[in-house]
This record gives sequence, C-alpha cells and structure tokens, in this order.
Amino acid sequence: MPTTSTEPTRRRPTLHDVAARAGVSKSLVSLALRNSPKVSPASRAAILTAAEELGYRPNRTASSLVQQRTHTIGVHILDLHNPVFAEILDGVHEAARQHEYSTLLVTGNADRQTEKREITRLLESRVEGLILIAHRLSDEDVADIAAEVPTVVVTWPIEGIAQLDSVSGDDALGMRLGVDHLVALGHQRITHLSGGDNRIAHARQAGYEAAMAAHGLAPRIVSGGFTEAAGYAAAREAVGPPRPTALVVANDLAAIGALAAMRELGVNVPGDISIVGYDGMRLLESLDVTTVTQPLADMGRQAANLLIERINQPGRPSVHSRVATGLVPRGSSGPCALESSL
Amino acid sequence: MPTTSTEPTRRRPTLHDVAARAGVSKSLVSLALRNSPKVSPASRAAILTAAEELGYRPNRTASSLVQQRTHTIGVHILDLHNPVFAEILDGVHEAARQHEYSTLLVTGNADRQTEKREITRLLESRVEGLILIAHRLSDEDVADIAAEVPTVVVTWPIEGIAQLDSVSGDDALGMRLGVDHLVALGHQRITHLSGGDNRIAHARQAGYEAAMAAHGLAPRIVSGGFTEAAGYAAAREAVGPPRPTALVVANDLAAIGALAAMRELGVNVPGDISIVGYDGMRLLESLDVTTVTQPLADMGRQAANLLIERINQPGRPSVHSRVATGLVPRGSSGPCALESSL
DNA sequence: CCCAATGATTGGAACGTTCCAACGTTGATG
DNA sequence: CATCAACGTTGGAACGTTCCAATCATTGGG
Repeated sequence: MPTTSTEPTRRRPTLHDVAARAGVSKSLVSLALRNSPKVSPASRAAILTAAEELGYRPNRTASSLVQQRTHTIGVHILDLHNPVFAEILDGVHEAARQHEYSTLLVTGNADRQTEKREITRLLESRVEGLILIAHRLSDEDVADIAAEVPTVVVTWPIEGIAQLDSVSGDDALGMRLGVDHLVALGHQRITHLSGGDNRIAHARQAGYEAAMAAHGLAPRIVSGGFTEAAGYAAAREAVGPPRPTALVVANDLAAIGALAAMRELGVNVPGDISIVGYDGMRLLESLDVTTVTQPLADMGRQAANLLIERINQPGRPSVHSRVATGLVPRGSSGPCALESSL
Repeated sequence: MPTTSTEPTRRRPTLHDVAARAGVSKSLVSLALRNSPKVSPASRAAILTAAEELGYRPNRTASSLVQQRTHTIGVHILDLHNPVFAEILDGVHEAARQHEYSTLLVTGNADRQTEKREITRLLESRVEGLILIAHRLSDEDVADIAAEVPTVVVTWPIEGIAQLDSVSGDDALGMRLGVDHLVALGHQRITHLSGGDNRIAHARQAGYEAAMAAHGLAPRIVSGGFTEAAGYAAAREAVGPPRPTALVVANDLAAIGALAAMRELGVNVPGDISIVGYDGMRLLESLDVTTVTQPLADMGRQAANLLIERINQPGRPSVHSRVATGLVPRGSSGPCALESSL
C-alpha cells in the first residue's frame, strides 16, 4: 500500500460542534435548525452563524434513524431508455416533492433476480413506500412486498392484494381505439406486433384480438417486443404475404422500429401501410406517428399521491385507478389503398 | 381525525429480536449476517433461521451511521427525457454495481436553484461521491461541492478544481467531423442550430465556427435549444433565404425536431437539405439520422470508476478524460444538390 | 495437571440525530 | 412576597447497527 498523503480528512462538523461554537446545547441547535418557534432570536442568530461558519450539514441517516422515518419513497422502474418512463417519473417527482418526500430511484432492466435484489435494497434503506413502474415480479412477490410496505403498481392493475394500489391505462380500450381508427380508414388486414411475453404485452394483445373480433376481422399476430430492435424485426416479418395494410404495434418504441423497417424495405407509410403505436410518448409527435395515448405524467402523479395517502393511512381499502386512454391520429396512418379484399 | 383501525403496525424486528430468538447475542447475529468466518456453523444456522422466521431486514440507515459509510454515490442528471442520459446512466450503474455501490439518482431539470437543493439533499444523505451529468451550476458552486465530496463532472472538462475529475466528449472535434462530412458531400451553406445558452451549446457552436473557418466557409447560426421543440423552431427559422443546404444541429433531440420541421415544410431530407445530429443516441439508428457519436455508456462507466478511485484515494491528482468522438453517416445526409454557389 | 493458544461469543461504547421530561429565569398575579 | 405560567434551554435516553476489547470454553503441549 502506498502511503498516500491523505490529510486527516477532518471529521464533518456535527450538531455538537455547532453547539460548542455557539455556546448552547446540541438540543437547542437541533431546534433552531428546524425553525422551531421556541428558540430566542439571539440564540437562533448565534446558532445560524456558527453552523454557517463550520459548514455544518445535517446528517440525514442519523435523523432517519431516530425519527423512524426516512421521508423517502422508493421507485423501481423497468427501463430508463424508454422515454415513456421518464414522463411517468416526472409526475412522480412532482407529487413527491410537493409532499416533501425524496425519491430513491432504481432500475432493474436485467432479470427478475436483480430486480428483487434492487427492491430489497430499497427496503433496507427503509423507504416508506414503493412505486413499481412496469416490474417483472410474480404476483406473490408483489404481495409479499406490499405486506411489508405500502406499494403502488403502475401500468396494470393487480386486484385482490391488500395494501396495494395501482394506476393503469386501459389496454383493452386503447387497442380497441387503435383498431377502430384503422377500420374507419378502410383497413381490414391489420396485424399486431406484440410486445413479447409479459403482462402488458398480453393485455394489449388480448385487447387487439377482442377489437378485431368485434369487427369480424381475423387477427394476425407477429410476436415482437418493447424495443426498437424488436419492432424492427417483427415488422420485417409481418410484411410477408399476405401483406397487411396496417400494423398496430405494442408500444411506441417498437413502432419506431417498425417504421425503420418500412423505410428500409421501401414500403411507403402510410401509403402502402399504416402504423399505429401505443403509449403516447412525446417524441412521437415530432415523428408524426399515430398512437394511443395515456396521460403519463398524470399516472405518475396519481401513483405518488395514492402512495402517500396510504402511508398516512395504511388501512384504507385498495384503489385501482384507470386513467383515460385516447388516440391521436397523425401522419403514419391513412386510408387503405387496397380495394376491399372481400 | 377519523380513528382508522390501524393495527399497531408491529415494530420491525431488529438484530436484538433475532438474537433473542436464536438465543445468542446481537453481536453474533451481526457477524453471522455479514458472513463472518468466526461464527460456528451451529450458531450460524440458528441465526439464519431465526432471521428468516422473523422476516428480519437489516437497517441500512443504522449501519451507515455507525460505519460512517453509506456505500452510495449520488448521481445528478439534468434531464431524464433525453435518452442520451439514460445511456450514460447505464454505464454508471454497471460500474457502481461492480464495486458494490448503490446510486442515488436525482434530477434537476428545473432551475439552478432546485438543482442546488437536490444536490444538498444528496450531501445530507452522505453520499460518498457525486457524479454530475450535465449540470447548470457555476464553477464556484462545483468547486465548493468538490471540496466537500469527491466529484466527477460528465460532459465537459473543468480544469483547475481540486478533487474534481471529468469525463467529456471532444465537442470541437465532433463539430469538425460533422462539418467535414458535409463539406465532403459538397455542402457549403451549412447552418448550425445551436443548443442555446449553456456550456455544451457554446462549446459545440465554437467547434462549428472553427470548422467552418478551417474550410474558409461563412458560418451561419440560428439559436435553438436541446429539445425537439427547440430544434423544430430553429429549423423553421433556418430555412429562410438564403436556404442552407445542410444543418448541423446541437444535439440529437433537436435534430429530430428539425427533421419534423422539414417534413412539415415539404423539404426533402437529404435531397433538399442534409441534417447531422450530435450525441449518438441509439434511437437515431432507427430514424436513420447521421450523427456525431460518443461512447455514452462508456462515459458513464468511466465517471463511476474515476469517482470510486478518488473515494479510495482522495489526494490523487485530477483526471480529465476525453472520450473518442466519431461520426456515423446515415440517410439524413447526402450529396449537395445545388451547383456550387461560387 | 497447568498453561498457553485458539476459537467462539459477549457486553458496552459509539455514530449523529430527535424527543422528552425537567430545569432555571422572568414577569405577572394574587 | 409567594405562586404560577410562559418561555427558553438543557441533559440524557433512544434509534439499530458495527466495532472493540474482554470473556469464556476447548484443546493440545509440556
């Protein structure tokens, strides 16, 4: 070991140091720094300058320990790369800040195992509540967690678990809107690029199937995923004969991938094929892509508010909020060019 | 206040409880749970089952307090909406995890004031180091922070501050590459859509000006920003006569906005006008946009590694790492259609 | 048979804060 | 002048852990 000239790194000043310098007790310093009204103006001034001069910083760990509160909520988010989640987070942050909660953000885009480990860490940090945004856990795992700490799941409802609330879009309705939109434009051969093997994907796929059935149309599904790459691959597969005239894609990112595939294949959008995405991420406006929208920031806000309510009132019955789902028609979808295939 | 039937919410089990149940002392429990080799197999087994049965969870706050270490680094990121930052974060997370550090992620996309407040929170949580990804602070603020805790700034170098390292791309080179690429394609009227009034934007603008000068070309700059909306607006302004044949845009997000503007105006890309972005975010591959790239994840990884090095060796001299910057030609840039205007 | 050495276990101090009951001062009240 | 309330202030306990020195039990060597 090389003996680095590490200067003794003098200990950070504590309440005690400030007290000594201001000539009062640590208790009074504590009160003063938390703006208690019972501190005389004189002492307060002395304390404040002493703290300033020493560069005092309160130690949150110590304070959390004795207060038995951390004023922190844990947020677990599946994947930061999808801008959708950033938009949800905006809402979470806003609401949390409003109620003077900090957030502890972790991401688990690897497997279920690391996801569990990350959440364990949050619990060890004694977060007062947990928001799970698009997780990969089993229902039992979620129930276990919810039994331990107030929890809100964002993106789909899980009914029947105590102490658990949820905020979700209406995937059945959303898919219905997407399909209706295309049918209204004259499309019949509408293929769904699925989101792969996970909960949201299944719900959306089921929604698609139901919507097609409602129109008496035959569903066709190509399995994909929630990334650009997956959408790209699925789209290339989907255009094989019989070529569909429209694609409803499981999410926006995959829709972007699908768009890329069409460009590469020289297939004109929306002339030859229409594309509809799902999620309503902001970027799609610039890209002029039709999509099913959800009030993302609002979902985050609701999640945080529900959580904080439950923290303050642990016994209250579960709330499962479904947010409004809509469709924004844009340039990626247009009238069907083919004569009706009937 | 309604008297909610809040069951007494029995206290979480502590080391003490586990010790009592296993019939040993709390010290031994502590050792056992940290896999100390000095615990007999018998006690270890007893302790582990007791902990399991009670659903014991170590309390990180308490442990941090006594250890005077949190094993946590704070990450402040400007804006989660820009996927670029998500990619940098990937690297940070990976490296942090490798060294058994947790990360505390905060975002400050509002003003400088909230940014400072958020960082204060991190310091109060006693993070052992800080990574600032594209901050808005003054140099003095950064120096103050670095004096208090090891700090790494990502996205541009700040020389001359003790205890501070940095990881940055080479904006001058990057812009040079962008301009060179366009000039090689025959462009001369190359307009820069700037990133607004901030550090990175200035560096990139300066790089653009230098590159143009090197080719003996007259610079033209339209001031914009780092968002889609800003890029959109700037691009609309930029196409006014004399119309440029190419745009070098301050970042990728703005380039997407510029693309949207061109589509809306019916200007063909790259037929009528070429567009080059900056940052190298993954999404641009799908959108087939030429851009200046940086090894984003690697930047994050380097930042975390530098930080951890410095935590372990506070006295070591500052390192300012510059990562490789390159250009990926894609479909948004092509040969200049105009005959040379000379 | 004792002593030293090894291994396993323990109690108490410490970390920096908040909370609480108690304290001294002051000024007004009877 | 005694009593009381209000106010400002204080010391000590507590939070749940880790660290350390000290203790206890066990073994082996002389």
